Amino acid sequence: MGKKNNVTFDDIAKYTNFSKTTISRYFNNPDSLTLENQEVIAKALVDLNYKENKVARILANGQTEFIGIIIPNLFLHYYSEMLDKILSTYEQFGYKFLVFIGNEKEETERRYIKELLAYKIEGLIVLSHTIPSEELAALGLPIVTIEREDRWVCSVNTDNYMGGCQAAGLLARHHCDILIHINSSSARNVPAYGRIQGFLDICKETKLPYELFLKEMGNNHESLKEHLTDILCALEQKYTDRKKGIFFSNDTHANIFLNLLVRKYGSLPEDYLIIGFDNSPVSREALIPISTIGQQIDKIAYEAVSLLIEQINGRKKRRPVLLKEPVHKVITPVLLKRETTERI
Amino acid sequence: MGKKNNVTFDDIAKYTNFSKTTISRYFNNPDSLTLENQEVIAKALVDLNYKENKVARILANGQTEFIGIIIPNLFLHYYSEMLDKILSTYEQFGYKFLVFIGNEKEETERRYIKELLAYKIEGLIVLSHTIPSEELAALGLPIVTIEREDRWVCSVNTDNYMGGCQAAGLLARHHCDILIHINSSSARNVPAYGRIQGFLDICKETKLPYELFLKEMGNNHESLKEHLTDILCALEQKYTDRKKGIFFSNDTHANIFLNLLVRKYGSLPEDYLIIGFDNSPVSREALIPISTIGQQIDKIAYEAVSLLIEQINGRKKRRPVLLKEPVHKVITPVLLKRETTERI
DNA sequence: TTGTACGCGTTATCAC
DNA sequence: GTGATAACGCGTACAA
Repeated sequence: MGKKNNVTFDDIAKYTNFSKTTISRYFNNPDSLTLENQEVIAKALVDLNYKENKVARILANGQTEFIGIIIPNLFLHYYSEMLDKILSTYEQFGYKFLVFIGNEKEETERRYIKELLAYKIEGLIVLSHTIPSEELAALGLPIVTIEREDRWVCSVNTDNYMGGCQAAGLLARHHCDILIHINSSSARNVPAYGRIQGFLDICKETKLPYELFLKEMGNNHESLKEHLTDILCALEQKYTDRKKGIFFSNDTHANIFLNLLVRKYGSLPEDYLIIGFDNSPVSREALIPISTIGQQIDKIAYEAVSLLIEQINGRKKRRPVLLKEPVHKVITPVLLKRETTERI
Repeated sequence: MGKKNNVTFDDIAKYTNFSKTTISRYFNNPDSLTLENQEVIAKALVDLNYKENKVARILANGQTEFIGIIIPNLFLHYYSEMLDKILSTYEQFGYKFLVFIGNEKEETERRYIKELLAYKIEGLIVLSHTIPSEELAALGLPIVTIEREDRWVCSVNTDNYMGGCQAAGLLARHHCDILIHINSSSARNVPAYGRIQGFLDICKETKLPYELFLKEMGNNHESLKEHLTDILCALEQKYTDRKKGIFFSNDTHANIFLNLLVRKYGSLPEDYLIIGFDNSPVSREALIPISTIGQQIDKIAYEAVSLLIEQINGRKKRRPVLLKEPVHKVITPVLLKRETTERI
């Protein structure tokens, strides 16, 4: 769009002796032209080397086909795989994505949202945790969140409760003497909290003793290793010779813990069973492949975009359809049994 | 942009008894107004709850501030971290990013580029390998590639040659008897080929015997494991009791190989030294932390965006500045010594 | 089936 | 320092 070196509908119109309107119709409603004339225009497009300009179209009809995304980071595999799957829905839906890395900074994310609104996004997908859903809802545009507090907006989440049940259930079926869950002290209103509840309910149902380790362990490898070393020490003392089934809130933690054990004992001791969460690459690539609860990230991504587009389409009708109540979709997790629970 | 529920410059103009032009100036050249009037307008913006519309601005001045990105996937950590760092440059440059996952499908990627052009991106960053740089150059817009064939376009790459030297050099300094490099059979015109050359040159310089394993090993864990098992067998037979220094083309391969060794011997045998490439999380989280050559992804991303914006700005001048020759920037890799080469 | 005329919300060019 | 007016390129009633 530098100067005026662009071929426009006007140019094509003059070239073909049609009007601008007819050219426009060629793109948006070709059937309303005769086949003959369609070919004439098609040829003109080639002759003049026309390149479409969606910016002008947006200004005229208000449809950007933009969806905004606020994601905390792409460092964690969970997020990058989710973004991968979300972006890939372009093939089915045609919506383009404007992506911002939030880094969990509230004010920064507000700025990003403002920028997204300036570009007239038609909907917003939020994966970061900072901005309350009430504030998001007040933006007055279609919104879907993924795995975060979602009281006032539509969302797609893994069935974390079921995940917790699956993990604890597997450990229980293997006749562990004590079930342990290691997690961060997550707030009760985020979906991930369900993992803890599922774990607890199974423990109570099976009447097995259990212990929770809930604390913030930081995000870097060093800090994680330290905290997990402490926990290992505690477990060794407290539950000597008892069969310990440990459910970690993610595979990275499970892997670090596994490595601590292997470095101490040369292998995974018989009295330890380990299961992680996420089915991230590390769970497969670990020295001993780690059992895990897999989130169906492709499904989550697809459902999130679908749900968003439903809302977008609802508003486009003559009599706009607004949801009275936010819709919350839930995706079933998948139990993956690997060596850390199924010894050979 | 649904109907006409948007406050526009016209509304503000009427409200403040200024003209549209003055309102526009308030945003683009505030100093040309009296402080007093600036405040009047500022207040009006709040009163009317004005929200800016960058789509209209784009149509008027042609500056989208969009940069397109074609990236093969976000499954490999290298790509997701790179995308993270690229997107994060928004804070410094203000450019927004439209991201497409190419999946290395040539025709698909051409479609994506067409779509990006329709949205009037000002520049394009390409990480995928399918479309020849000659074709990219012919698009006639600023382009920067990262770690791919870049004969006809600007690029930013890691100094792969130096990386190969560093890796082989480290193994040589540890008095390995035989240096081995395991890589895919990459084309000679991609930057990664430099790793092989660097490795070879050091081998020749130090007059150490060496062997190259260059073959396609696939991308899934199973297939990789199979191929690496074969290679391990071959090495065990051929170089029994000799100190083997092995340089892998990435950390994932190094980690799988390491795990094969540990599962066979219970630990990493004395006669094996291992070094990977990329400094990806797995290199730190491996059972035995893996020495590796780290790419400075943040620098690469920053330089790529900078280089792109330089080109963009060059074209905006009255007398547009076009590069006669593509600029190729090179970023130094960093040698990270860990346990797989530095035994305790 | 095709054309006319105007609107979308901002910026650019002059003029004052 | 401020204003009137014409772009920017496309969509869409409404008319023919």
